[in-house]
Amino acid sequence: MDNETRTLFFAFFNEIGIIAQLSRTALEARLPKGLTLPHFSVVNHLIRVRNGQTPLALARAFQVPKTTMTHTLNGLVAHGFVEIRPNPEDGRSKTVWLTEAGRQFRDAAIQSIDPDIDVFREQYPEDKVRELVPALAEIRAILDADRD
Amino acid sequence: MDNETRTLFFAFFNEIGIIAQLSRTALEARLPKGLTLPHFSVVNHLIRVRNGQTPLALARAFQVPKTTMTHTLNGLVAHGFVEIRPNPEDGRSKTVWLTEAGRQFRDAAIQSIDPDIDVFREQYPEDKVRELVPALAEIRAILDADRD
DNA sequence: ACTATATAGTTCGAATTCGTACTATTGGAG
DNA sequence: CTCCAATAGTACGAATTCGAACTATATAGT
Repeated sequence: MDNETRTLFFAFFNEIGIIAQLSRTALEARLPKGLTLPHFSVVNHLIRVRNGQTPLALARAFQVPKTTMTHTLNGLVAHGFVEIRPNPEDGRSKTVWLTEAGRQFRDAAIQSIDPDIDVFREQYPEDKVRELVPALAEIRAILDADRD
Repeated sequence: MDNETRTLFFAFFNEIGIIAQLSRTALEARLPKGLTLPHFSVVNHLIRVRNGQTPLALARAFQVPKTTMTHTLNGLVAHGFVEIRPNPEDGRSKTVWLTEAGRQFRDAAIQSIDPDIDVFREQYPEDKVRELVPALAEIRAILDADRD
């Protein structure tokens, strides 16, 4: 492979990795102590996508092993942000439901993150972000499909 | 804040996070067992940027706590990929030097990753990646500068 | 209906990450 | 020169991540 090409792709994924790390750290700095990005992400997902999903569906949505999702859900249950109920359609399975405290946690988190987004928006135009998203989504879809 | 704006930025950083996770997993699948992205990144950095850096300089380059870098370097030393020597300019400090085995590890890793890049390149044009890198680099620089 | 296989979730142990506290060394103020 | 604050690195412990093995339930083949 052309070395310039290799360098290009390394640079691309390297920038992606650094942005992911910086944005994750910035978000977690706003969350109550002991709560992490996965905690927020799951609660946010239950609101945005669908409440009452199974743990396995959540694990797939976030592309983490199901053992990791078990651990994350345990933390959310300990904080009273979700309830785990049996799955009436499958005795092996469970369902995950937001509590009122979970909704409040999510709303408060978003409120506390908004200022950071504003700061970023002042330095980088929203429209350029809007242009980037479809390309990133396409790349994400390709990598996701190649995963097998 | 406008909810559409908030959703846009969440989507952007969400795509970034997923791509980072997928690409990291894909790379680590090619590395010898027990070696991770940080191991490869440090060795690669010593070759691309400069050999003989201090652990603290490496920790800053990758934006991880110095304890994390200590752990990563211990792993590299255990594999014989780097040597740690005293820093002649500062008795508190050390320097990190690649070994021949470290160079071979890096070369082999790049060789083994090339096919994955090729597969991706067949599905997503290299030129579009080339266009994305400057925007991502700018965003990374902004987030990095805001970190204080 | 019976058996074999597949699936959902948990338990356990190992590796990574990182904050706190500590040691050793440096460098500047008096 | 003597202190003392700052810095480089490590030790330790807690939390996260994840693979392997396990239990319980569901489903397909006969």
